[in-house]
Amino acid sequence: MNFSKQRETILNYLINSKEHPTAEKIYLDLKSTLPNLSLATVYRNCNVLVDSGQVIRLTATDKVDRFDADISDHQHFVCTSCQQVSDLYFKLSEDNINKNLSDGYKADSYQLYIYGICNKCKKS
Amino acid sequence: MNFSKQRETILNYLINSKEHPTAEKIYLDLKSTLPNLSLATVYRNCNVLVDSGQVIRLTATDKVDRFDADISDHQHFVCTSCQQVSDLYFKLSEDNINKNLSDGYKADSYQLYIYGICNKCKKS
DNA sequence: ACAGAAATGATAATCATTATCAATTTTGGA
DNA sequence: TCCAAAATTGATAATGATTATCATTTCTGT
Repeated sequence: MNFSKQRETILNYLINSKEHPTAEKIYLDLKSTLPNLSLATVYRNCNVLVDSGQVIRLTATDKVDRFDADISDHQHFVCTSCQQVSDLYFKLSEDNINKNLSDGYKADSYQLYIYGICNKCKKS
Repeated sequence: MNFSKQRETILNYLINSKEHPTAEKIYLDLKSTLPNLSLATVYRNCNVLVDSGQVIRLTATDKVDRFDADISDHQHFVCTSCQQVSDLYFKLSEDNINKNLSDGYKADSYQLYIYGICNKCKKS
Protein backbone atom coordinates (compact mmCIF):
# COMPACT_ATOMS: atom_id res chain seq x y z
CA MET A 1 0.00 0.00 0.00
CA ASN A 2 0.94 3.61 -0.62
CA PHE A 3 3.51 2.85 -3.25
CA SER A 4 3.47 6.02 -5.24
CA LYS A 5 4.46 9.48 -4.16
CA GLN A 6 1.04 10.72 -5.24
CA ARG A 7 -0.85 8.27 -3.06
CA GLU A 8 1.33 8.96 -0.08
CA THR A 9 1.02 12.71 -0.52
CA ILE A 10 -2.76 12.50 -0.77
CA LEU A 11 -3.04 10.32 2.32
CA ASN A 12 -0.78 12.63 4.31
CA TYR A 13 -2.74 15.63 3.16
CA LEU A 14 -5.93 13.97 4.39
CA ILE A 15 -4.36 12.95 7.69
CA ASN A 16 -3.36 16.54 8.35
CA SER A 17 -6.64 18.03 7.22
CA LYS A 18 -9.66 18.65 9.40
CA GLU A 19 -11.86 19.99 6.67
CA HIS A 20 -13.18 16.90 4.88
CA PRO A 21 -12.04 18.08 1.45
CA THR A 22 -13.52 17.16 -1.91
CA ALA A 23 -11.31 15.55 -4.56
CA GLU A 24 -11.08 18.88 -6.31
CA LYS A 25 -9.93 20.66 -3.15
CA ILE A 26 -7.24 18.04 -2.61
CA TYR A 27 -6.16 18.42 -6.22
CA LEU A 28 -5.94 22.21 -6.05
CA ASP A 29 -4.09 22.22 -2.74
CA LEU A 30 -1.54 19.62 -3.83
CA LYS A 31 -0.82 21.25 -7.18
CA SER A 32 1.99 23.26 -5.61
CA THR A 33 3.66 20.15 -4.17
CA LEU A 34 3.01 17.93 -7.19
CA PRO A 35 2.74 20.19 -10.23
CA ASN A 36 1.95 17.31 -12.58
CA LEU A 37 -0.82 15.89 -10.43
CA SER A 38 -3.98 14.95 -12.28
CA LEU A 39 -7.49 15.19 -10.88
CA ALA A 40 -8.08 11.61 -12.02
CA THR A 41 -5.20 10.50 -9.82
CA VAL A 42 -6.82 12.15 -6.83
CA TYR A 43 -10.12 10.40 -7.49
CA ARG A 44 -8.39 7.06 -8.11
CA ASN A 45 -6.37 7.26 -4.94
CA CYS A 46 -9.25 8.40 -2.78
CA ASN A 47 -11.13 5.34 -4.00
CA VAL A 48 -8.19 3.06 -3.27
CA LEU A 49 -7.80 4.54 0.20
CA VAL A 50 -11.51 4.16 0.91
CA ASP A 51 -11.46 0.55 -0.32
CA SER A 52 -8.49 -0.26 1.88
CA GLY A 53 -10.15 1.30 4.90
CA GLN A 54 -7.64 4.10 5.43
CA VAL A 55 -10.10 6.83 4.55
CA ILE A 56 -13.85 7.25 4.72
CA ARG A 57 -16.08 8.82 2.12
CA LEU A 58 -18.79 11.27 3.16
CA THR A 59 -21.68 11.34 0.72
CA ALA A 60 -24.50 13.11 2.53
CA THR A 61 -23.15 16.64 2.41
CA ASP A 62 -23.80 18.28 -0.95
CA LYS A 63 -23.57 16.64 -4.34
CA VAL A 64 -19.84 16.20 -3.94
CA ASP A 65 -18.06 13.40 -2.13
CA ARG A 66 -15.73 14.38 0.70
CA PHE A 67 -12.88 12.39 2.19
CA ASP A 68 -11.71 11.96 5.76
CA ALA A 69 -8.64 10.11 7.05
CA ASP A 70 -10.02 10.07 10.58
CA ILE A 71 -11.40 6.56 10.69
CA SER A 72 -12.15 6.62 14.40
CA ASP A 73 -15.77 6.36 15.51
CA HIS A 74 -17.08 9.87 14.99
CA GLN A 75 -19.88 11.64 13.20
CA HIS A 76 -20.41 14.85 11.22
CA PHE A 77 -22.14 18.19 11.46
CA VAL A 78 -22.96 19.65 8.05
CA CYS A 79 -23.70 23.36 7.67
CA THR A 80 -26.54 23.62 5.20
CA SER A 81 -25.53 27.16 4.35
CA CYS A 82 -21.77 27.02 3.68
CA GLN A 83 -21.45 23.21 3.39
CA GLN A 84 -18.65 23.13 5.93
CA VAL A 85 -18.38 19.73 7.60
CA SER A 86 -17.11 19.41 11.15
CA ASP A 87 -16.43 16.47 13.40
CA LEU A 88 -18.69 15.34 16.22
CA TYR A 89 -17.33 12.90 18.73
CA PHE A 90 -20.67 11.27 19.06
CA LYS A 91 -20.85 7.53 19.60
CA LEU A 92 -23.76 5.21 19.05
CA SER A 93 -23.24 2.01 20.98
CA GLU A 94 -23.10 -1.15 18.92
CA ASP A 95 -25.79 -2.56 21.20
CA ASN A 96 -28.05 0.36 20.51
CA ILE A 97 -27.58 -0.05 16.78
CA ASN A 98 -27.97 -3.78 16.59
CA LYS A 99 -31.01 -3.99 18.82
CA ASN A 100 -32.77 -1.76 16.31
CA LEU A 101 -32.05 -4.07 13.38
CA SER A 102 -34.35 -6.90 12.35
CA ASP A 103 -33.30 -10.48 12.97
CA GLY A 104 -30.31 -11.55 10.97
CA TYR A 105 -29.35 -8.02 9.98
CA LYS A 106 -26.02 -6.73 11.18
CA ALA A 107 -24.46 -3.29 10.96
CA ASP A 108 -21.06 -3.23 9.27
CA SER A 109 -20.77 0.53 9.65
CA TYR A 110 -22.90 3.58 10.11
CA GLN A 111 -22.76 7.30 9.48
CA LEU A 112 -24.73 9.98 11.24
CA TYR A 113 -25.12 13.36 9.58
CA ILE A 114 -26.46 16.24 11.64
CA TYR A 115 -27.60 19.26 9.64
CA GLY A 116 -27.81 22.84 10.82
CA ILE A 117 -26.29 26.29 10.46
CA CYS A 118 -22.76 26.79 11.70
CA ASN A 119 -21.88 29.71 13.97
CA LYS A 120 -20.06 31.59 11.24
CA CYS A 121 -23.11 31.50 8.97
CA LYS A 122 -25.46 32.31 11.82
CA LYS A 123 -23.69 35.64 12.35
CA SER A 124 -24.18 36.78 8.77
CA MET B 1 -49.44 22.83 -3.16
CA ASN B 2 -49.87 19.78 -5.39
CA PHE B 3 -51.57 21.64 -8.17
CA SER B 4 -50.76 19.46 -11.10
CA LYS B 5 -51.83 15.91 -11.73
CA GLN B 6 -48.17 14.97 -12.14
CA ARG B 7 -47.15 16.31 -8.76
CA GLU B 8 -50.08 14.69 -7.01
CA THR B 9 -49.42 11.35 -8.70
CA ILE B 10 -45.75 11.43 -7.72
CA LEU B 11 -46.54 12.27 -4.11
CA ASN B 12 -49.15 9.52 -3.90
CA TYR B 13 -46.76 7.06 -5.43
CA LEU B 14 -44.17 7.95 -2.78
CA ILE B 15 -46.71 7.75 0.03
CA ASN B 16 -47.65 4.24 -1.04
CA SER B 17 -44.08 3.09 -1.60
CA LYS B 18 -41.82 1.54 0.99
CA GLU B 19 -38.81 1.19 -1.26
CA HIS B 20 -37.21 4.65 -1.30
CA PRO B 21 -37.21 4.90 -5.09
CA THR B 22 -34.89 6.93 -7.26
CA ALA B 23 -36.30 9.54 -9.66
CA GLU B 24 -35.80 7.10 -12.50
CA LYS B 25 -37.74 4.34 -10.73
CA ILE B 26 -40.61 6.73 -10.06
CA TYR B 27 -40.55 7.78 -13.71
CA LEU B 28 -40.58 4.22 -15.03
CA ASP B 29 -43.33 3.08 -12.67
CA LEU B 30 -45.59 6.05 -13.40
CA LYS B 31 -45.19 5.83 -17.18
CA SER B 32 -48.21 3.54 -17.37
CA THR B 33 -50.41 5.98 -15.45
CA LEU B 34 -49.03 9.12 -17.08
CA PRO B 35 -47.74 8.15 -20.53
CA ASN B 36 -46.46 11.65 -21.30
CA LEU B 37 -44.56 12.01 -18.05
CA SER B 38 -41.05 13.37 -18.41
CA LEU B 39 -38.10 12.44 -16.21
CA ALA B 40 -37.43 16.15 -15.72
CA THR B 41 -40.88 16.53 -14.23
CA VAL B 42 -40.13 13.78 -11.73
CA TYR B 43 -36.90 15.46 -10.67
CA ARG B 44 -38.56 18.86 -10.50
CA ASN B 45 -41.42 17.62 -8.38
CA CYS B 46 -39.24 15.61 -6.06
CA ASN B 47 -37.28 18.78 -5.43
CA VAL B 48 -40.44 20.78 -4.81
CA LEU B 49 -41.75 18.14 -2.42
CA VAL B 50 -38.45 18.03 -0.55
CA ASP B 51 -38.34 21.83 -0.32
CA SER B 52 -41.87 21.92 1.04
CA GLY B 53 -41.08 19.25 3.62
CA GLN B 54 -43.47 16.62 2.30
CA VAL B 55 -40.69 14.26 1.23
CA ILE B 56 -37.13 13.61 2.34
CA ARG B 57 -34.14 13.00 0.13
CA LEU B 58 -31.71 10.19 0.94
CA THR B 59 -28.22 10.86 -0.36
CA ALA B 60 -25.94 8.40 1.39
CA THR B 61 -26.99 5.24 -0.42
CA ASP B 62 -25.28 4.95 -3.79
CA LYS B 63 -24.60 7.76 -6.24
CA VAL B 64 -28.32 8.23 -6.83
CA ASP B 65 -30.72 10.22 -4.73
CA ARG B 66 -33.71 8.40 -3.29
CA PHE B 67 -36.99 9.84 -2.07
CA ASP B 68 -39.20 8.97 0.87
CA ALA B 69 -42.61 10.38 1.79
CA ASP B 70 -42.33 9.01 5.31
CA ILE B 71 -41.26 12.15 7.12
CA SER B 72 -41.62 10.67 10.61
CA ASP B 73 -38.51 10.31 12.74
CA HIS B 74 -36.89 7.18 11.37
CA GLN B 75 -33.58 6.03 9.95
CA HIS B 76 -32.31 3.76 7.17
CA PHE B 77 -30.52 0.49 6.66
CA VAL B 78 -28.65 0.37 3.35
CA CYS B 79 -27.60 -2.96 1.86
CA THR B 80 -24.14 -2.45 0.44
CA SER B 81 -24.66 -5.36 -1.93
CA CYS B 82 -28.05 -4.76 -3.59
CA GLN B 83 -28.50 -1.11 -2.50
CA GLN B 84 -31.93 -1.83 -1.08
CA VAL B 85 -32.89 0.71 1.57
CA SER B 86 -35.15 -0.25 4.45
CA ASP B 87 -36.65 1.66 7.33
CA LEU B 88 -35.39 1.56 10.90
CA TYR B 89 -37.57 2.96 13.60
CA PHE B 90 -34.56 4.16 15.49
CA LYS B 91 -34.77 7.41 17.41
CA LEU B 92 -31.99 9.59 18.64
CA SER B 93 -33.24 11.88 21.36
CA GLU B 94 -32.94 15.58 20.68
CA ASP B 95 -31.13 15.88 24.00
CA ASN B 96 -28.61 13.30 22.99
CA ILE B 97 -27.97 15.08 19.70
CA ASN B 98 -27.74 18.59 21.04
CA LYS B 99 -25.52 17.77 23.99
CA ASN B 100 -22.97 16.55 21.46
CA LEU B 101 -22.90 19.81 19.54
CA SER B 102 -20.57 22.68 20.37
CA ASP B 103 -21.94 25.82 21.94
CA GLY B 104 -24.27 27.74 19.70
CA TYR B 105 -24.71 24.91 17.21
CA LYS B 106 -28.17 23.47 16.82
CA ALA B 107 -29.40 20.45 14.89
CA ASP B 108 -32.13 21.23 12.38
CA SER B 109 -32.33 17.63 11.23
CA TYR B 110 -30.26 14.49 11.11
CA GLN B 111 -29.98 11.29 9.14
CA LEU B 112 -28.47 8.03 10.28
CA TYR B 113 -27.41 5.49 7.68
CA ILE B 114 -26.57 1.99 8.81
CA TYR B 115 -24.71 -0.12 6.26
CA GLY B 116 -24.63 -3.89 6.04
CA ILE B 117 -25.76 -6.86 3.98
CA CYS B 118 -29.48 -7.58 3.85
CA ASN B 119 -30.79 -11.08 4.49
CA LYS B 120 -31.61 -11.71 0.86
CA CYS B 121 -28.05 -10.94 -0.22
CA LYS B 122 -26.59 -12.90 2.70
CA LYS B 123 -28.23 -16.06 1.40
CA SER B 124 -26.66 -15.80 -2.04
C1' DA C 1 19.83 -3.19 -13.88
C1' DC C 2 15.57 -5.36 -15.68
C1' DA C 3 11.08 -7.31 -16.66
C1' DG C 4 6.46 -7.25 -15.07
C1' DA C 5 3.11 -4.96 -12.40
C1' DA C 6 1.08 -0.90 -10.83
C1' DA C 7 0.21 3.87 -11.16
C1' DT C 8 0.08 8.16 -13.65
C1' DG C 9 -1.59 12.20 -16.57
C1' DA C 10 -4.49 13.62 -20.13
C1' DT C 11 -8.66 13.40 -21.80
C1' DA C 12 -12.89 11.22 -23.47
C1' DA C 13 -16.98 9.06 -21.79
C1' DT C 14 -20.66 8.33 -18.54
C1' DC C 15 -24.36 9.23 -15.65
C1' DA C 16 -27.30 11.82 -12.56
C1' DT C 17 -29.23 16.06 -12.30
C1' DT C 18 -30.47 20.77 -13.72
C1' DA C 19 -31.46 24.53 -17.04
C1' DT C 20 -33.90 26.18 -20.95
C1' DC C 21 -37.88 27.24 -23.46
C1' DA C 22 -41.96 26.91 -26.14
C1' DA C 23 -46.37 24.80 -25.32
C1' DT C 24 -49.91 23.42 -22.05
C1' DT C 25 -52.42 23.54 -17.79
C1' DT C 26 -54.04 25.65 -13.71
C1' DT C 27 -55.52 29.51 -11.10
C1' DG C 28 -58.25 33.33 -9.29
C1' DG C 29 -60.89 37.13 -10.56
C1' DA C 30 -64.20 39.66 -13.80
C1' DT D 1 -67.94 30.65 -17.49
C1' DC D 2 -64.12 33.10 -19.74
C1' DC D 3 -59.54 35.18 -19.59
C1' DA D 4 -55.06 36.70 -18.57
C1' DA D 5 -51.31 35.69 -15.53
C1' DA D 6 -48.75 32.35 -13.25
C1' DA D 7 -47.23 27.82 -12.76
C1' DT D 8 -46.09 23.53 -14.75
C1' DT D 9 -44.97 20.47 -18.34
C1' DG D 10 -42.26 17.65 -21.88
C1' DA D 11 -38.33 17.51 -24.68
C1' DT D 12 -33.85 18.11 -24.82
C1' DA D 13 -29.46 20.52 -24.24
C1' DA D 14 -26.17 21.61 -20.75
C1' DT D 15 -23.70 20.88 -16.54
C1' DG D 16 -20.83 18.85 -13.18
C1' DA D 17 -18.91 15.04 -10.67
C1' DT D 18 -16.88 10.84 -11.35
C1' DT D 19 -15.00 6.97 -14.03
C1' DA D 20 -12.87 4.66 -18.08
C1' DT D 21 -9.30 4.44 -21.44
C1' DC D 22 -4.72 4.19 -22.87
C1' DA D 23 -0.08 5.30 -23.86
C1' DT D 24 3.71 6.54 -20.86
C1' DT D 25 6.12 6.47 -16.53
C1' DT D 26 7.31 4.72 -12.06
C1' DC D 27 7.75 0.92 -8.73
C1' DT D 28 8.79 -3.54 -7.29
C1' DG D 29 11.33 -7.80 -6.37
C1' DT D 30 14.88 -10.54 -8.19
